[in-house]
This record gives sequence, structure tokens and C-alpha cells, in this order.
Amino acid sequence: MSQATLEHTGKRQILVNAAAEVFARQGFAKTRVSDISQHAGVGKGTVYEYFSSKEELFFAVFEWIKNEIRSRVEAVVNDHTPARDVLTTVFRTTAEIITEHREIFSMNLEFWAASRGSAFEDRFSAGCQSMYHEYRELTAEIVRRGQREGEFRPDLDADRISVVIVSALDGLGVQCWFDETVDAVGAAGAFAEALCGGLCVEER
Amino acid sequence: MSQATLEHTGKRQILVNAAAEVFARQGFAKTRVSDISQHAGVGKGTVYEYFSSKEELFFAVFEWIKNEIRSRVEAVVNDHTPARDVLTTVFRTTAEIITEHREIFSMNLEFWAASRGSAFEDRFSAGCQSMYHEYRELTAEIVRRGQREGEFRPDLDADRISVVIVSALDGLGVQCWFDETVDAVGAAGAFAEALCGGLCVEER
Amino acid sequence: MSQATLEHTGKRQILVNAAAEVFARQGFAKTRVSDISQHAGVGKGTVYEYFSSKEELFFAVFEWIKNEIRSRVEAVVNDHTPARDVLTTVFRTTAEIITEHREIFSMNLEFWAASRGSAFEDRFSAGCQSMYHEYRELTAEIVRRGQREGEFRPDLDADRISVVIVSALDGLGVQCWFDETVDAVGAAGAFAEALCGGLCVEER
Amino acid sequence: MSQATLEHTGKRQILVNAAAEVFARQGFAKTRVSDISQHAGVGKGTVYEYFSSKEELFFAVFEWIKNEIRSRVEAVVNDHTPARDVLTTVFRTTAEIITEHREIFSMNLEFWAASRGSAFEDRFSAGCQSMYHEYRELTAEIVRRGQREGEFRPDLDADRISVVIVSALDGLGVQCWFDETVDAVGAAGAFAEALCGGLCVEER
DNA sequence: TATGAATGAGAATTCATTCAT
DNA sequence: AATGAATGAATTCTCATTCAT
Repeated sequence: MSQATLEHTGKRQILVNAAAEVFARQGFAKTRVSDISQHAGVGKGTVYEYFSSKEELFFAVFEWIKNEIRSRVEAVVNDHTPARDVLTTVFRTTAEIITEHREIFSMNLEFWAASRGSAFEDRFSAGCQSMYHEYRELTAEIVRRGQREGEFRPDLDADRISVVIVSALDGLGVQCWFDETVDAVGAAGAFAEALCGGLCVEER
Repeated sequence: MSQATLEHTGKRQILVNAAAEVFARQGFAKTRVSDISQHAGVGKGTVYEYFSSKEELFFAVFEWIKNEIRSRVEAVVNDHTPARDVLTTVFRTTAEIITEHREIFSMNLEFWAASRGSAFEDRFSAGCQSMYHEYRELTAEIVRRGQREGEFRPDLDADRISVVIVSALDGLGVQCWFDETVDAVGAAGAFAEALCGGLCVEER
Repeated sequence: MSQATLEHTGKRQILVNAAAEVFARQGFAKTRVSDISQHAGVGKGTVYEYFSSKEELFFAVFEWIKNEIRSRVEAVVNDHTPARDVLTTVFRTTAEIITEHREIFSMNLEFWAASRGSAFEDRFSAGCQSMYHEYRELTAEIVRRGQREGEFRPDLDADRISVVIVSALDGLGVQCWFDETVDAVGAAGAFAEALCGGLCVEER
Repeated sequence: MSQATLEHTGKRQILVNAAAEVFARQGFAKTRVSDISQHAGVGKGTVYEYFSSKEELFFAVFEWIKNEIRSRVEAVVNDHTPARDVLTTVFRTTAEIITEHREIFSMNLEFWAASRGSAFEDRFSAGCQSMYHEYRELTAEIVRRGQREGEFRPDLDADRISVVIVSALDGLGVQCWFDETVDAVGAAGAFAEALCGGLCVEER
């Protein structure tokens, strides 16, 4: 039983991985279910053993990528380092993901679009909404710690700042998608410096 | 002849407007050409008198919206005001557009997605790329003027900063789309303050 | 009034001519009514002043070409020449028309097809039927005269022979259409000779 | 695997047969793909599993009929019989096919038309061209054998005669299509006799 | 459990025809 | 009489999904 479940889970993940690659390359609309099953080395019908529809598979890819990125970001958050350094690291790490996994990251564009017009628009919407909420919380907490520990100006609104930090990192991915010459890591670094230069008490 | 051309242009624009509304409401995939023609009060075939395909009409909407937004942004750029104020105004104006025209802004999500998998992906890509290039230039010029006039720190890289500013405004729209409670105008204001606090020489 | 009628007739014929050329080049299915109106230098609506439908125009072309060919064939039939020579001339003339007006002649293929599946199939059928009837009559009369005048074997069935003569000339056009290297005039000459002279040695 | 291939081939042939019947009855233009699928007792989509388009299916019908007719004609060609008798048999057999399978023969009219204006015009053209070439060769060989064996006049051009013989049989089908009262078998017999025996009295 | 042949709902698109000017 | 913008009926083809094996 546990063997079977493992197998099942294993094949399910194989399908999610295959789907991620094919969707990333061709986009949701141009991807046929058979493209994915072929890429995964299984029959077309098998996909429907694990997912009830193409959109559900797409949603599974969304959740998987969402988690992959989050765990990578969370890994670099460290409470024992100056808040400024943590923020800078988060910026750089995100920029690195954007640059290294350009194709995968570009799927965001379609996840967003799926929040309108897809049969799963509510689930995609909710997924994005909670994801942004989490990131804002994560960021706000870093900012607040910096303020508590006297690193950052206490008069700034941590929540509002967080909205913009998350925005900036998100938008960076968009620009990089459209223009390969955009230097995400460089821009993220400059952003960290400029923002902290304004945020940090000791530099004044 | 000029009458006819005018008429033609007139009806073309009516169709672009109708399409923008329907696409904004339903998304590209869920919108049938007949939905648009009905909304415009014309027959289905008429759409094809002006646009050779559904995607071409979509692209026309893209260009139209791109121009609408740009002209609105350019209108608030003023060279005789302190750079800091111009930047703040640009932020606020963008945030206002995002908030007031939520539906229209949401089309961005689909324009972006169309850069992957649409038959016109190259045209959408090129359109977005040039748009971002323009906005970065616009922003960088404000920053550079601020540096020349002694308002802003001269050691920061204007081009890199511009990338992030454009990113932040773009990403702001995304978050607002997913979460109506996000206060775009407030966040933009906080961003302006934080960023300028770091940028501005006289505050140090 | 007579002026108007003349005008009307004139423009009608211009349309038939234009249609013949365009249909000959593109075939019925691929030809749009606007292709014809443009070729004739008039507006699309004008075609409908003279013909109630595309198929009716096609039928008019059919009748026109039918008459053109018939009058050319009839012109060479001469009752004061030996039947053998008349037959030979009819063969050669037909072969010449086939060769010189290859494109126009190839429209036969579509007239034939129109006798099945076109809305006018009955009219096309009847038109072809009567045309073949006429040609058979024309040919049979020549053969009969030849028999009366002692030129031809009296024991042969003139009607049956006529069927085949008409067949042969018709089929010649088909082969020439598909293979430009087929020498219609040469084949027609050989046919005349073989038919008149007989193939078999031992029967002489 | 061979089972599957066989199955596949089997259903493909079922579709070709169904298509032949429906096309023969209604003509290409008036036939909807769903008419064929219904006639074959399968779903509309199934047709597209075996043929990429309506025109490709039509072409498959063309090739099938071409082969069917050829094998029937080749079956009656016999090298050990006097050439005259072989020719007579070929004529009669063709006339019989024309008479018995009037509907199927009528497809020729559309195959011909498809050589002008169809998306596959080149393939239809090439198919017809090679078919005529084959038939001319077949006929010419019979004539040449007759000449070698002293049955036929040696001074006639076998190639040219062949063109006309093929023409005559083709044209016979056309006339029979338009006029059921035309006696194809009788005409073919008279043709054989006249051709072999010669029409002209004075040359005997 | 895995498969892929079969299915048919659904949409884009074409173009003959109409009719207001 | 002449026009061509507007129309929508009609049809092909796609592809997600089902289900018998």
C-alpha cells in the first residue's frame, strides 16, 4: 500500500515535472495534454489517472513552483544576521532564481493570466493572493526586526514598504523575461543599497 | 475618401474599445469573437473587415492600452519641478491608474502571457520590451536630472535604479489585482519616501 | 432604352469575359466574386445587378464558352468537301482549340463537376447533355453523308461511331490538360487516318 | 503491433470506402466531413485520426479508385491473344465499368476538377498525369505487339493512336454520365470494329 | 493501473449576398 | 445603376476527455 502510494506519488511528481517543462516551453494554450504525457513517457490516459483535467495539472505545477521558490527564499532568511544583510540576500537570491530559471519563472505570467479566464481562476487567484501575503509578511518581519534592533528607521511603515519590496522583485522577473540584457542581480543590488541607504539609521 | 477613411478608423476604434472591455472582463481565451462583435453592436463578420484574426484584434488592444497609459504618465512628467517631486508624482499617478482601472490593468497579465504561446508572441514580446525600455529611460532621465541638479546622490547607478522603479510599479499592479485590500497609493507613497530618503543628498 | 439595354448587355458580357478568365485561372471554388468584379473593374455589388448568384455567372460562362467552341467547329463543317476531309478538319480544329486555349478548355473539367454538387447541377447537366447530342448529330451527319456518297463503309453504325468520335475529342482535351507534352494535333491526325483507313492489315 | 496496424489500416479503408460513396453521391463541395463519418458509423473526430484534412481523404479516395480501375483493366490484358481481341476486350471492359459503376466513374469529373483550384491540385495533377501515361503505355504496347505480329498496319504511330484510344474511353465515360441512353458497350464495340477494320471503303 | 482510439463540443474564419447610400 | 461595408450562415478542424481493453 505504502509502496503503491509511493509509486503513485512518484508518478504524479514525474507528471508535474514534465508538465512544468512543457508548459514553460510552449505556454498553457499551445500545450496539448499529449505533449506532456509523451514528455513524461506515459500514455495520454495516464495523465487523467492523476489529474482530473489539464487545468488541474496546470494548477499542480503552479503549487509546485510556488513551493520550490518559497523554500529557496526561506532558506536564506536568517534571524541572526543584520536585517539589512538578510534583505540584501533575499533580493540577490530572488534575482538569481529569476536569471537562472528564466523559462520556469516566466510561467508566472501565465499563472497570473490563469487568474482570469481559467476555469480555476478562483484557485489561482487565491493561490497568488496567499503567496503575496506570505512574502509580504516575510519581508515585513525582516523590516520590523530591523526596526526593533535599531537598524532601520522606526518611522517607516513596514507593511507598506513590504508591498513595494515584493512588487519590485516580482516586476524584476517580468522585465528580465522581456529583455535578457536586463541585469537582475545588479539591479537588485542597487535597489538594496538605495533602499537601505534610505532606511538605515546609522547611515544618516 | 478621407470621409471613408475616417469612418473606417472610427469603427476600428469602436471595435478596439469593445474588445478591450470584453477581454478585460473575460480574458482572451474565454472571449469569443462574437462576444466582442455583439458588444460593439455589429455582426461577427465585421470584426474581420478590420482585423484579420482574433489575435490581431487583441494586439490592437495591447497597443492602444500601451499608448493610453504612456500618455497619461508622460503628462505628469515635468522638468521644472524637483526630481524628487516628479518621481513621487509618477509613483502616485501609476498607483492611481492601477487602482481606478483595475480591469484594464489586469489586461497586462494577459498581454504578458501572450508573449508566450500566442501566435503573435514575437510582436507582444517586442511591444513589451520596447515599452519597458521607454519607461526605464523616462525614469533614468528623472534620476539623472536629480543627480545633475544635486538633489540625488551621484554615486548611484541611475540605470539600475530605473529597472527597479519600473519593476516596483509593475509589481504593484499585480498585487493589487490579486488583493483589493492592498493600498497601491499608500505603498507608492511609502516607496517614494523610502527610496528618496536613501537617494537624496540633503537628507543625510 | 435600347441604349440602356445595349449598355446592360455590354457590361454583362464584360463580366462573363472577366469571370471566364478568373475562373479559368483559379477554378470555381477558389474564385471569389470580388476577384471577378475587380478583374472586370467594377464593384462587387455590380455583379449582382447582372447575375443573381456566383453559380449563375458560372453558368453564363459555361454557355458562352459552349457557344464559342460550337461556332468555331461549325465554321469548318462544309458539305461540299469529301466527308473524310471534313472529319479530318473537325479533328484538327478541335485539337487546335484545345492546344491554343488550354486554360479555357480546362474549365470543362469544372463544368462537368458542376453537373454534380452545384446548385445548378440540372442546368449544367442539361447543357452538357444537349451539347453532346448536338456534336454527335453533327458528326453522325458527316458520317452518313460519307456513307451515302460511297466514301465510307455502309455497314457501320454512324450513331455509334459518332459517340466515340465525340468521346475521343473530349478526352483529348483532358489528357492535354494534364500533360502539356501530349500532341493533340498530331494525335487527332493519326486518329483520323487510323479511323478512316483502318488498322488491320488482313482485312484489306 | 501488427494487430494495431492492421486495425488502423482496416478503419482507414472503411473511411475511404464511406467517403467514396458519399463523395460519389453528393460531390466534394456538398459533402461535409460529418456526412462521411456518419456514413462510416464513426465520430467526426475519427476521420481526422486517419486523414489530416477533407482534401487528403478525397485524395485517398482518388488513389484507391485509380488502383481499383487499373487492376481491373490489367486483368483483361493478355499477351497470348491476338492484339485485336485484346483491344476489343479492353474497350468492352472499360465500357462495362463505366456503365455498371456510373456513380464511381462520375468521381473522375471531380478528380479532374480537383486538379484546378484544390489545395492538392499538384497531387491530383500528378496522379492523373501518371495514370494517363500508364494507360497510354499499356495501349501502345498492345498496338506495337499487333504491328510486330503482322496484325496491324506497321506504318501507324502507336503512341499517337494510344493517346486517342485512351481519350475515347475517357470521353465515353463523360457522355454516359450525362446521358444514360448512350450505349457505352455498343459504342466501344463499334469503335473497336471501325478502328480495327477501317472506315473507308476505297482504301480496302 | 495504463493505454490510446474514439469522440464531439466548440470556435475561428470565410465569403456569397444584401442593401443603404 | 453602382457600390462596398456589413452580415451571419455554414463548415472545417482541434484537442480535452472518456472508456473499453
